[in-house]
Amino acid sequence: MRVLVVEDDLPLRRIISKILEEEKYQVDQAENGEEGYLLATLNEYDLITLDIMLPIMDGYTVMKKLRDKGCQTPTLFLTAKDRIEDKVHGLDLGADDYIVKPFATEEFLARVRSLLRRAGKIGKEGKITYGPILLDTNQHEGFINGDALKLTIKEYELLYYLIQNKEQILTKDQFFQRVWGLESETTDAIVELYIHYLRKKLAPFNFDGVIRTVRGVGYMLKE
Amino acid sequence: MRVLVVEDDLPLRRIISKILEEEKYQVDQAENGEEGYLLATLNEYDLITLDIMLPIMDGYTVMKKLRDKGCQTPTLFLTAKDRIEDKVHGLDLGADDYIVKPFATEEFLARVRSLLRRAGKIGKEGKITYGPILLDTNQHEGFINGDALKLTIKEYELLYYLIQNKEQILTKDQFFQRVWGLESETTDAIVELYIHYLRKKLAPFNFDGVIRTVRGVGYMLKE
DNA sequence: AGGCAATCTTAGAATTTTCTTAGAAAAGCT
DNA sequence: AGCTTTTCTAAGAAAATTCTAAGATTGCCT
Repeated sequence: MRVLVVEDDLPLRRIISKILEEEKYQVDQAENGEEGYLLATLNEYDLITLDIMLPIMDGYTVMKKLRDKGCQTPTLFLTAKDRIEDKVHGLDLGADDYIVKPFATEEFLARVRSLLRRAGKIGKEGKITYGPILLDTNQHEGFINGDALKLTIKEYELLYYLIQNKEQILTKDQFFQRVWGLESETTDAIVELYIHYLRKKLAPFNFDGVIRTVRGVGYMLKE
Repeated sequence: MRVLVVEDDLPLRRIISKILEEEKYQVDQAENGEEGYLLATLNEYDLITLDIMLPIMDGYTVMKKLRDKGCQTPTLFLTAKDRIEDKVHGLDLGADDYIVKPFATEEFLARVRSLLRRAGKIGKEGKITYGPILLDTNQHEGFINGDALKLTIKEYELLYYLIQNKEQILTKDQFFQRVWGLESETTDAIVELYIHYLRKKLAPFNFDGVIRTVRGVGYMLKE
């Protein structure tokens, strides 16, 4: 699950990112409206948290420009206590929500989850499957017929991405960008290794074959 | 599917190429109008993305010269500002679509797909067929009655090109330029070999006959 | 029919891509 | 701090693809 955090205040941005990362969200950060807008157009996020007071371009403008472009990413606005009154009520509360700074961690996370659920990004039960493979998004764990696969975070995310795009080829680079992110020091050769790890954990159930190699292109989940 | 990206701004050119490559398009890049024009005349592309502001020769001129030569390749114009006169001018010259920078990845890809679809280069669901032969662009695989042909990339692209131009003769040189590209070290004799490989994979289904040799000219898909 | 050129076929060499292994580095936990 | 788990680096093995080369076959022309 990818989140973009647009916030100019460095300590707060770090805290928010940390909170989200601890919840296993993959976080990108922007420190002003323009950067936020750029990142949001270049990448596809599941959620954006957007400060309203921002240098260069304020949160409302970023939002408006994104919506004009057809971007429907659910957005959580952050606003200072003394400024709630103005435009907040004009928001489309179906796709958006707002939270007043300072806020409690749990409230923040609850709103994030709620937005994601409303947008259909996570199911109520938080489970996705492919054949007998089941991923529980709450536990961050995978199962086959009830047996836990004991996946690490990276393995889990790789498998998640595979299931999300079942029966479609994903390139190594796509995996890399999605699971490791652009700032990573590593090369996308790491993907091969993790595909290998995944197959190894699927092998005892005779399911290592579902991850197919498409030579010269990438990998896919099939049959 | 071959795309030519003509764009002088290096980061943007890289981003566009990357986006396209992730979608399994084969991308060539040109950094100015002259280079773009040259590449477009030397190779046969399925699509050109053409920046308007370019060094040496601007996008309009490139476009005009190509159309004058009879080149009908669908072209997507990129323009920095939403200036209506740009749009009108471009469309006058035969541009097929036009997108304003900066743009969202998905919008860009949607336009690319839509152009290719309009030009009949891809079917709606990413599948093209000839008789019982089916190519699935999502899987990069060919099928006959549901049986996979296990094509390599080169074989797939050759067959793809054949189906795209079914019942029309293509010269070895056309295959060579299209599948191997200009930078290739090989000679176009390699085409014979790959036609052979393809026939071999089609033979079990009694379909090796559909690839006909037209002596002294080339090959075609027929009956 | 014979000869010539184009095409087909085969085999294996060269290259590229992917897999596997092992261990080092980093991060997390108690 | 010390132990455990996870992540990453590196390099060689294995596998698949791509290409070279050469001889066989086919069709066309005189």
